[in-house]
Amino acid sequence: MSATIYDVAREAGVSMATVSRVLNDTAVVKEETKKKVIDAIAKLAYRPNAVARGLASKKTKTIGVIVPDVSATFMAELVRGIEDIARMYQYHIILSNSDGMLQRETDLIGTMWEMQVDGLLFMTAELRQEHIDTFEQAQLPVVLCRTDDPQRRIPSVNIDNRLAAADAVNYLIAKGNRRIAFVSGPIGASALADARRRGYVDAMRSHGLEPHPIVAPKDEYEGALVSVRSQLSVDRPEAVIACNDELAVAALHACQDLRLQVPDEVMVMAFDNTKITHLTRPLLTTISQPMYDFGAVAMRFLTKLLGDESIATYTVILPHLIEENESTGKRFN
Amino acid sequence: MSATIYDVAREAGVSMATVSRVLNDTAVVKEETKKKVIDAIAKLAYRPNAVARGLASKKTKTIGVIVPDVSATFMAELVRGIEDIARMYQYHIILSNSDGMLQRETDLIGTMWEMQVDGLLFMTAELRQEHIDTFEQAQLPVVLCRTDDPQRRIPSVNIDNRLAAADAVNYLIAKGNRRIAFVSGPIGASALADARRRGYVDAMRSHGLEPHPIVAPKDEYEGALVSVRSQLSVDRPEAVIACNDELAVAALHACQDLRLQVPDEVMVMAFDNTKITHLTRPLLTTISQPMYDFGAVAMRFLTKLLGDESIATYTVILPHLIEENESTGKRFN
DNA sequence: ATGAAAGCGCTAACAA
DNA sequence: TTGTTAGCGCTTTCAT
Repeated sequence: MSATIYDVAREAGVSMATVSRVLNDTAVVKEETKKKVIDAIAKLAYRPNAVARGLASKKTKTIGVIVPDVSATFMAELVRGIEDIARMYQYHIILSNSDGMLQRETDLIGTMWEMQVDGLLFMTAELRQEHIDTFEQAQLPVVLCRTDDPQRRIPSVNIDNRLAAADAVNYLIAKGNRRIAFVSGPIGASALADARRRGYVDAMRSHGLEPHPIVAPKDEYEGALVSVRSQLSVDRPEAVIACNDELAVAALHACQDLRLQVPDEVMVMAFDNTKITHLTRPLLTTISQPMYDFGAVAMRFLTKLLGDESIATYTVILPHLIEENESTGKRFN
Repeated sequence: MSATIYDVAREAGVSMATVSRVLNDTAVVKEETKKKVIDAIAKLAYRPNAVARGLASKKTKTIGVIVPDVSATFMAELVRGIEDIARMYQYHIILSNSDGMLQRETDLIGTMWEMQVDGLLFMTAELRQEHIDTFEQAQLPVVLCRTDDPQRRIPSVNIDNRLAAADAVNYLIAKGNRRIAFVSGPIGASALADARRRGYVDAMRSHGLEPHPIVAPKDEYEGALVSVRSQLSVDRPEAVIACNDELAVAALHACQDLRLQVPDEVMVMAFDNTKITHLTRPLLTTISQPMYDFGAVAMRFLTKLLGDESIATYTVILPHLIEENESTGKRFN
């Protein structure tokens, strides 16, 4: 059996309260007694029991992280960002995957409460009223991460996806393109994808151009490859914007399968800037999303909420960036 | 404030002990009183406090997961495997990144103890005596995941990396190759990479062939691209095996940069089978590692350890597989 | 089948 | 500056 605070107190010849004080630096302790305590701790190799501490103090120094799926490339980077900042503030993270299923999400919020997490970082494709209700019921501080709350009820960290898509359109127009297509998964499947598609459509229209949406049957490589390939053979655009990196690789390969030169004949632009954009030939130009920062900033945000530091805004918009690369090189302009 | 077990007891007109009994199904309770308790729980929307439960029972139903870096693609899949099985057995996971730094690893094992995790899943590039000592000191059940203990002191789940590398060599020889190179990061940086390199060297020698190791300055794309490119222009092999998928993409691109046809002039073989092997042209043949299974099997193993189920062996070797694809198509044979 | 009561290892008033 | 004493919300003997 391991040593308790009581053992340390006895060993040091003081009361457990004093030990607790030096442990938490919660009151001034005479230098001399402090030393005795520290020696006793070292001698017994004492380590405080975080569970007991959590019960007594009602703070567990853990935060719950609910993601659709860590194994999605960018989610892992995001989680890494969370964990780095969490460690910096002495928090631990309890990680759970929801697979984007509403039932599982609300269940998880409940069990996170049971675990007495101090706060919650929540990611989902589309925030629903059920989520909000469950947050309320659990009475937990929550920060949304790469997830929008259109009504701004819950603090969130995200980029402006509509603006980002519009920027992509403007960038390609400046490069001399007019027929610009946009590949995405099914409509309505994800608020994020919808925002990007809307940004694209609006930007096209505002330039007096006709939008060319290409809708893949599913939000992944294979389906997109087929969709883009068949679309391209019917009606060839000068450029393609993909709703995410995986779809962009599909678009790129579709072009290559049809022996279309990228970027000379068709430019391809990706969205997110995960590692895979660096693993294609030609290298993909992308709208870069700060994955790591989503996590890091959201976690920092949460520490502020928990430490009653003042916060300026409840909706943090992170900057996006166009990472220019080979797949949109030269032409016109 | 939220309801406690005491509130439920009062509401149901029974003692808290009885409530605890129906909660944990730890003793027979009369059907009638059971119903009263269940109604009270529902009425008060009661949820047990896991921290209090953990303190009283000395079981927290949480397990610690220490990985070098979740944001490495295959680590995320592995963590997903862990979490799925953990959920199945009602465990939660506390995730931490060590960046492979020994000091941080041992610190983390310590804090995991403080958190009173029921067990530990540990991943590292090379198991050291310091790790073993810290495990012992923490008195925690540990399962190594994608990590070998050559002396078999700690339970582990892995593939046979030497054998896998040898299989790759044999496969390529059967395809008609004799000059086969092997790209990896610096020697001695990772036990895993070393095992694969050794498997390669031994297999080559056993066929009376000269090994052609190519050592990249770092275990990542850029360096490997340069190393392979310069090597290929000096001394062209018929095939290249890469120590992991990222290096394989580098090797592939090195060939393409030098206008060498893959697979006709040079075959390329990858190792691990992460998503990126599906995103290249030509598609890469890989030695497939069961990433998800590493996590899932290790977690299941741990539940057995914790639930005193009997276990057959302490060293689980998972099967690897050759996923044949375009980058090693045709030739000879 | 149920209840009473003693902890689990700590924090946090309140005293001294 | 230090010690005493209640809890925190639950599990778990031990009685009944």
